[in-house]
Amino acid sequence: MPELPEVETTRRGVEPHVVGHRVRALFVHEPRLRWRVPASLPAKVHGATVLAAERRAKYLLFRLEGGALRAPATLLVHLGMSGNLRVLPAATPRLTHDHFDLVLDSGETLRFNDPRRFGSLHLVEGDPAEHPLLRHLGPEPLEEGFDGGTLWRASRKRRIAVKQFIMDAKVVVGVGNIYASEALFRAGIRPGRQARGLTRTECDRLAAAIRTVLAKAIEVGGTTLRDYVGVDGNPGYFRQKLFVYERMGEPCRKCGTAVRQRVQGQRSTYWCPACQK
DNA sequence: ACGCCCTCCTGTTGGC
DNA sequence: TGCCAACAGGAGGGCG
Repeated sequence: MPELPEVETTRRGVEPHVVGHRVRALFVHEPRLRWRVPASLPAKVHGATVLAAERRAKYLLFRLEGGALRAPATLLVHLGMSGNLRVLPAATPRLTHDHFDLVLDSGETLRFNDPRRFGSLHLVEGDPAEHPLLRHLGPEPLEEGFDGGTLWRASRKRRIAVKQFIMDAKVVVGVGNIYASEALFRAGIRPGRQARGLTRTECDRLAAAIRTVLAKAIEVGGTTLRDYVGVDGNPGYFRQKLFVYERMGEPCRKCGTAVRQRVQGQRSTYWCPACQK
């Protein structure tokens, strides 16, 4: 499931293949993604040069300039729950659920595959930070300025469970279901506790745990549970380092107590009843 | 402002 | 063995 580490791994993988290259063509094979891709989109990016491959939260931003574009624009790609981007020779035969191809002048294509079609593709003209999908996003956890104080201030009036709180993109971006459970384990905090009940010290520990778990996952190419693969088609290896996620009933890797699981906000949550208070 | 629940979609899994 | 329901999950959107 692409969360921040998987999206960042994808960004780093595609960057050297796309930056500085021109768009030979964009082929949208299946426009019915999370939002319908406008039929007019491919013509707009024709011949444009890719200036940069960036990431904001779980979105990839490809900065474009020139070609058919009147002004600089940004291709916004979201991998949804089951999406991946791969770099392939443009002639590689398509498989089911290959929904679009961004063919470059190098002869390579950036190919999007997404069985569940929860991913998305937008062309944003103007400042992407002002786009409705990005405008209200909270801080990047790996950037300067995100710390315990951020969580402390945001949580004082929040009665929701801390696990759902850290998955709220207005609080902090990029933390999905897997890393929420893992960060809470590392911080020693039970996922069901009310956000406003956290102490300042716990907020400090939690912010540090979020940063650590995301950074460590990026180092090994993210977490592959089912669909996710990086740009080269290889899985991520963080699954082996998960303490609690998808480990219900198995011994906690710190203390041996059986890991517990329950559904919170329609999502599975995992925790160790001994290590987390 | 906040919290809760529904929705989109398809492949996989588990129960009967 | 076969069928079908449940489940997985990112995140916008609607409602109270």
